[in-house]
Amino acid sequence: MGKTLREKGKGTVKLRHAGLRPTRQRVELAGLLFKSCDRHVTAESLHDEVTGAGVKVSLATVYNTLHQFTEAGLLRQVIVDAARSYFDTNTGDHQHFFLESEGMLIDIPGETIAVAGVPAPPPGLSIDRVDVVVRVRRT
Amino acid sequence: MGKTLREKGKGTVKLRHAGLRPTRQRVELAGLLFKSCDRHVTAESLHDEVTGAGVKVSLATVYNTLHQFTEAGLLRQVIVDAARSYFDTNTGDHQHFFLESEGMLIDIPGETIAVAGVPAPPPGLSIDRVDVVVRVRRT
DNA sequence: TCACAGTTTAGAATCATTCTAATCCCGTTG
DNA sequence: CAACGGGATTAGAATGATTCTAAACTGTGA
Repeated sequence: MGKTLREKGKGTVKLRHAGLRPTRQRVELAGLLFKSCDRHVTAESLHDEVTGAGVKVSLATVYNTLHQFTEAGLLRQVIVDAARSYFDTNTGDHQHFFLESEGMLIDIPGETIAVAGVPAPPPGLSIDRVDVVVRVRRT
Repeated sequence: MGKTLREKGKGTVKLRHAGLRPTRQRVELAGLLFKSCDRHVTAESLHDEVTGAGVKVSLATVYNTLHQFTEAGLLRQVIVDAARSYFDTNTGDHQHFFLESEGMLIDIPGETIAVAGVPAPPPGLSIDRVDVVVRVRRT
C-alpha cells in the first residue's frame, strides 16, 4: 500500500540525477530495465515488453529513451550484430558471449578476461574502450 | 600486351578454387579487393570504387559478391558499427582499431594482442571466434 | 553452337532506425 | 490551483542500408 507512495521516488530520483525529466514513459522503461540486473534489450524487445505490460509507449520513445539513457551512462550500447543494436544495463567493465543464431548476449565479468598487448593507437588517436566479443554457436 | 592474356587466369583461378564462377563482375571486384593487402570496404565504398573505375556493376551484385566471398573464406565481415558492415580482405587472425567518427578500421596483427581468461562457454555452446575491437577517437 | 543453371540487375520491398510536426504534460510561476 | 513554457511523446512519414524478385544475361559443358 504505502508501496506506491514510498517507492515512487526511486526511479524518479535516478532519472533526475541523470538530468532526465521523470516522465511516465521514462519511469516505466527504467522500471523494467533496472528492476533486475544485467539485462540485454533491443528497442523492439523492450517495446514489446512494455507494451505487453499494458503500458502504452511508442517505439520512437523507446528509441529516444534508450539513447538518452545511454548518453546519461545508465546503459551501454553493444554492437555485435549488423541487424540490430543491443543495450546492456550493466555499464561496468565486462565483455560478452554472443550467440548470433538466437540474438542472445551473456555477460563475462570484466576481471575474468584480460586483453594484453594492445598497441599504442596511431598518433592523434586515443583509446576509448576495448570491446571483446566471444562469438559462440550451438554445438 | 601478353599481360592481359597471361594475368587473366589469376583472379579467375582464385574464384574457381572458391567454387565461384569467374564472371566479369566477380573478377573485377576481386581484382580491386585483392590487388593490395588488408583492405577494409563497405558495399557502398566498393561500389563507388568499381564504378569510378569505369566498370558497371550493380550495388546488388556488390552485396551478393561480398557475401559470397565471405562465405568462401576470401573475406571476413567486421561488425563494429551499427550503421554499416565492413568487409576485410585480411582473413587471418587479427583484431582492429576502429575510429568511428571516420568509419576507419586499422588492423592489429593477431600475435600482438592476447586475450586471456576467456571462460568456457555455457553448456551446448562452443566458441566460434573472439573479436577484439579497440575503439579510438581523435585526441 | 546450344541449352541451361548460375548470375546480374533494376527496381521494389524490407527492416531497423530516425525525423517531423503536432500534441501533450511536467514543473514552475503567479 | 490555473496558466504557461519548453521539454517529451507520438503517429506516421522518411531514411538508409540491405535484401528480394522476376526478368534478362552469360559462362560452360556437351
